[in-house]
Amino acid sequence: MDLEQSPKQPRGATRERIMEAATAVAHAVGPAHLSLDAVAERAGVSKGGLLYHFPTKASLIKAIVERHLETVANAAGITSCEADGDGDGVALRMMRAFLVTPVAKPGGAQGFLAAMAETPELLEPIRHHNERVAACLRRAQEPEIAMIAFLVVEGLRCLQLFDANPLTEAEIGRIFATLDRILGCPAETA
Amino acid sequence: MDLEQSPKQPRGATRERIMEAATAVAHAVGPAHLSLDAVAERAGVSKGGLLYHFPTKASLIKAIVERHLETVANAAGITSCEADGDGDGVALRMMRAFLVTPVAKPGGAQGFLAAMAETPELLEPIRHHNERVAACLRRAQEPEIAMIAFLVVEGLRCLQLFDANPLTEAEIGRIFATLDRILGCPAETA
DNA sequence: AAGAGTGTACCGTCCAGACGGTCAAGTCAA
DNA sequence: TTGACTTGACCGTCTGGACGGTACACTCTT
Repeated sequence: MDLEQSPKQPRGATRERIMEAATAVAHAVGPAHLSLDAVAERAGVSKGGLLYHFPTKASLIKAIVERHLETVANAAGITSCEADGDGDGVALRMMRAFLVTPVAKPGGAQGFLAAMAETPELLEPIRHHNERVAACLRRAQEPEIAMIAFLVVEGLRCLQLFDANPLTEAEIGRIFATLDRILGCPAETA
Repeated sequence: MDLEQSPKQPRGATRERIMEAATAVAHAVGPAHLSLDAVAERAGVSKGGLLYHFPTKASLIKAIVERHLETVANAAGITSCEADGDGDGVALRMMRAFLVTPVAKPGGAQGFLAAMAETPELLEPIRHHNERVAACLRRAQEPEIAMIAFLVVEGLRCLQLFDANPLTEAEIGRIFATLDRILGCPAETA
């Protein structure tokens, strides 16, 4: 009965597995049908084990949302923007981040949907996050352009969330390149 | 054939009321908890009455999605684009449409979320719709720019869907004006 | 070193309530 | 009378989560 080397999993591994399982299940059966039993089975723990780590369904979803948001915020460097007010930079970083983070891969953010479907209040942190981003963007040299970049990223994220993105990777690349150029040279304003 | 003074509701009014009630409930309690009982109560019909018009929950949601999509497609004039290939026009019309249609008002599209939460397959028509839009955009003079406009609209729609739009109406107006200008004068390309 | 005690991680059964959907029985305008 | 429309009681299933275990790794005594 020697389970590999360490008798226990590395610390926190089970939690992680459960969260991953939850997003996978949500993606498979639709967030509305996300059941703890299914998650537990997929994660390879019992229901009791799951509930040990996440005492309620809401707490599980909340954890997923928070982790996700953290990833995105880090990638975009929001905090650094708040320090030095580099609005254009945020827009650029968000674009880069989009191309890199797992958020971009289909089904990579189904936890969000589960959250939204389950308890709309869980979206509060997202609202907060967006407010922070917006505040940064307003400080950009040309706020409208920076906001456009932001919205493009959001649009893509959203389409991917719905598995309904009709654009190819190459197209997305060209779009970002175009935005890059526009952001790079504020240029020919009125 | 004056349908409106029939002692009963005008034809189809109940269906309409049910669909509206469904989106309202979805918005209130979260799409995952959209129950037929709640919808029926809100619509002022009995459960049986509801099931008469929509034999299954899925059919109700499907109807909502379809109606919604129709509205959007009409407003953007997709079909006309497919006829004359006016990609830039679609992008412009989508922007205008966004400002006008009820889709833009918060909670106005919660049916979508319910759909996605309930049965991901119901999103198929959306995928299809987006493919058509993309095809139009590719025929634009400057596809990248048109796609940017498209993505901006999608981004806004998405943010509104999540009640997480940090931008003011004035800002959105300026953003659209900027896009308008860029779309209007394909101009200074490399 | 043996035993008692404590904390962490996890298991699996059980149950009340919610939900989707059925159906037999109306209602009422045409 | 017919048939579109509506009712509300009812049923079977699913689900969240409470709960009472188990197993193991630790101290801390004695």
